[in-house]
Amino acid sequence: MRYWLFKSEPAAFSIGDLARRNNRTEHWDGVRNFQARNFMRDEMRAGDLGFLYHSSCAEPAIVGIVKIVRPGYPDFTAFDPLDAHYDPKSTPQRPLWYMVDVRLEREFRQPVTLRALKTHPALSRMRLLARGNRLSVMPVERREWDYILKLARR
DNA sequence: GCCAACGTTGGC
DNA sequence: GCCAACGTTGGC
Repeated sequence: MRYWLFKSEPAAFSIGDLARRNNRTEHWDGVRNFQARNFMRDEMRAGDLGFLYHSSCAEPAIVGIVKIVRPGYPDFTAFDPLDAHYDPKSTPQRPLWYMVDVRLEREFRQPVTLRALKTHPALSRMRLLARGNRLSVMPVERREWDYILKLARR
């Protein structure tokens, strides 16, 4: 089992939105970055867990956990000319972009803020904290995952 | 294949 | 709103 981190801008889609869907499955669509795509298409497995991270907001933070319930498959929003993430280079015959399905597993009572993450030497090598990192989907090391869970429980 | 211009991300 | 750090695009 592997661990991941999914970024979303809460103004567009937040953990509250996810919670209101009543434990229904959600498509993690709209990812248009090759490295992030490769993680979803090639490496995620059903049952893997991911942190949900709120970015571009007042207090960027890890706010909860999602479970991957369906591994990578073609992101059909890329086929729709009316969709904001439409990409004519991707077709059903030759899909370029992929998504996974996730389900909300847990919402932290106390989000683990970016500010807090930065204060822990144990997390100093976290990919999320790497200089210039802008990936919207990335792996999390097991050691980091466990450590952050402890922070969330405090 | 190089690289300048441009667009995007995301913290601050 | 600013700007650093990328990724992408396209002319050559």
